Amino acid sequence: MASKRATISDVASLAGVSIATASKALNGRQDVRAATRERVLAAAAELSFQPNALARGLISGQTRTVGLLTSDSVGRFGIPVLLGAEDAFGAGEMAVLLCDARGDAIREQHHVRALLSRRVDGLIVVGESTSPRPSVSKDLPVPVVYAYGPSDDPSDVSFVPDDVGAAAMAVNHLLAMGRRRIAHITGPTHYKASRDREEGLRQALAQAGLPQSGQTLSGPWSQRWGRHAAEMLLMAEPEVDAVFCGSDQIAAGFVETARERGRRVPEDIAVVGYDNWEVLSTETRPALTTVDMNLEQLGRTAAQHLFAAIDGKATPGVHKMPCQLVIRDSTSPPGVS
Amino acid sequence: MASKRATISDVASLAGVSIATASKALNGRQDVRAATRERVLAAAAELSFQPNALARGLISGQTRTVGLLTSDSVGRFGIPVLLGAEDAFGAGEMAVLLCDARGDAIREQHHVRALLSRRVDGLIVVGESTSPRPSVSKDLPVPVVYAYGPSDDPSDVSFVPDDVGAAAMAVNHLLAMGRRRIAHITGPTHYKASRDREEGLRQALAQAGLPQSGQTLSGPWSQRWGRHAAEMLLMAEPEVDAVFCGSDQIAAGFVETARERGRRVPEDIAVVGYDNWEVLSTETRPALTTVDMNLEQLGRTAAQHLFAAIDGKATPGVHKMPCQLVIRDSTSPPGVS
DNA sequence: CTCCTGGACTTAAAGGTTTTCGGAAACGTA
DNA sequence: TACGTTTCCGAAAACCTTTAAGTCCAGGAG
Repeated sequence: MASKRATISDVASLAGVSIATASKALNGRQDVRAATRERVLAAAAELSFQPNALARGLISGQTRTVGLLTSDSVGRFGIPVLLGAEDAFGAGEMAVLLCDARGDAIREQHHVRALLSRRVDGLIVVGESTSPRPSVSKDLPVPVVYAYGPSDDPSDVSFVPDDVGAAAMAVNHLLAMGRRRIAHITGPTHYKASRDREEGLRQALAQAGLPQSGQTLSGPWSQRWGRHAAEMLLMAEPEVDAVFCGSDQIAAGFVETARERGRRVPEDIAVVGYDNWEVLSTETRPALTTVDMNLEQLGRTAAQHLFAAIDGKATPGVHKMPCQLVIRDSTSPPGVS
Repeated sequence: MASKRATISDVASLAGVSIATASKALNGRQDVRAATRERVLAAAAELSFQPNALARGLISGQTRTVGLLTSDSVGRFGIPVLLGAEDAFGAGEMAVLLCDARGDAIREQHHVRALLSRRVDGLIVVGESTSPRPSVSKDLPVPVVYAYGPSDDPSDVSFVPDDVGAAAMAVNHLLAMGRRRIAHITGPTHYKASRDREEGLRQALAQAGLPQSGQTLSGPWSQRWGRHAAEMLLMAEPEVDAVFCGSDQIAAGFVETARERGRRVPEDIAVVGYDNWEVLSTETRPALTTVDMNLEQLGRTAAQHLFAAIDGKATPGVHKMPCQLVIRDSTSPPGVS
């Protein structure tokens, strides 16, 4: 360990100037002769001087730090958002203080207080699902932006994936591929994601003037459920020629069972998944056409808007972020391998 | 936004005492009459006073903050470590400053400087693989602990999973289940993880006086490779009665292809995976027996040792953390379903 | 009555940096 | 020489908290 950290006054005395001058030289301000600045910079380098961010923050009132609060244990969806945010922040000189509330409101309040006491410049709250969640707290002295899971207070700023639009896009893709008997297997109905994706399907089918093939099948977000639902669906609606699944896990299960039952994917049945979870979507046979929610991008956008809010220009409301359809082999047009 | 944050002097004047007395009352120190403390506490509550952690840190030299530096984009293995660390820290009053170096040494140095300038009390570096990585920097003024990926400098403190021991444990489990012709499919040989796991296999087989069934098959860490390797193995070594796979992805691919080729798992061939990545290990048919590296526990331990190091008691060296065999259906004894 | 003790509280310094303002030197002009 | 202007630099305040040292007073001992 280095003996003791150099302060600006060490730099100043080594360079033979006052503290004020050293500060000005270091911060690239005017009113310093070039030669003097040179000397100060050399002294700083020699002492490997690092300005104390605490002292600096104490004066400026800005810590260049934001809090990132995750409700659930940084699940499958929190990670990319977090990465995107960290990316946007890290590009500048921001730092991210990470807190995990473990889904506990008490702990969340505790973390908010801790972050505030550290004088963060802003807060990003990333939800565990797209269902609205309680606003983190009224009257916080810093701006707050919600990512993935929106706040239930419309005057807050939230960024969520456009599940309805993405589902419609997926179904329209199936229609464009010539499919007409489209079924839907998805997650539990208490998830807003399930309801939104079903709504997108409904809209797309209505616009095409087609009925849905069979009832929507709801169950857990698991591969096991996908297999089980496949059995049911193939029995009840043997004519089905496409399935829109609410997640890649479900889609992977469906594909597996369909194969076993002798249905060819995509020749007999086209399949679309959701999430673009690559360990599943690229490893099934055939690889899955699926919806990518662009979560990293969403996280970046949330972070950028937090910057804007810190600078005073907030944009309240729930912002729906576009998703993207990743087309792979599970939806090739019939007859084409 | 609240108008202006209350400072301790606001509290003091509202309570009608000096700043020093307010500080003592708030921090639960002696030399304050009970009635006075009462008044101060009431005033603090009324103003919802939050002590400024910056000012506090400036004095004490302790920020109660640690930096968490991930080399790769917080991959599959970084997350649990991160969670465990955050858990251990959050139990107290520590906060975690998250930085992602994106595998870039320059960016890493940049982040280290930024963290140092924020006066973190310590650093945790989590690697992207178990291969040793360059020490983050010599002569840092704060202690550093490496998690998952060890430092190449033995005088640093590192915590890594005991891959050799875990692989031996997995193979011994297969032996205990009566398997005698054990094959090995694993990842690229330039991963230390691959080499360690193969070494564990070798030791267990040597101790049992048995040869390995066929050569070790090395390829990508993917399900696809697992399927491909299965084809090769079943062709070359049709008698094989157990396979130890270097990852759950490989194991999932193996199981799938073995099924298709008419081999029953576990009756004909027992399979052990590695990582306990639940989306795979619990969703294959049958569910996979697999090695869990206890990464959350590893992260917690690393964090606790960082505390110790901050308090002056470091424990240099590479510490191998025990893994755990999670036994599921893919290794039931032959004859038992 | 004086002296001492100890409790309760206040004053002031310290921690590292930024910033405002004033001062001094150098130089040009009348 | 006197004066104004420009250029460069330094003193000191401010940010908020903690803490060592000091003040004041009441009460007990001698």
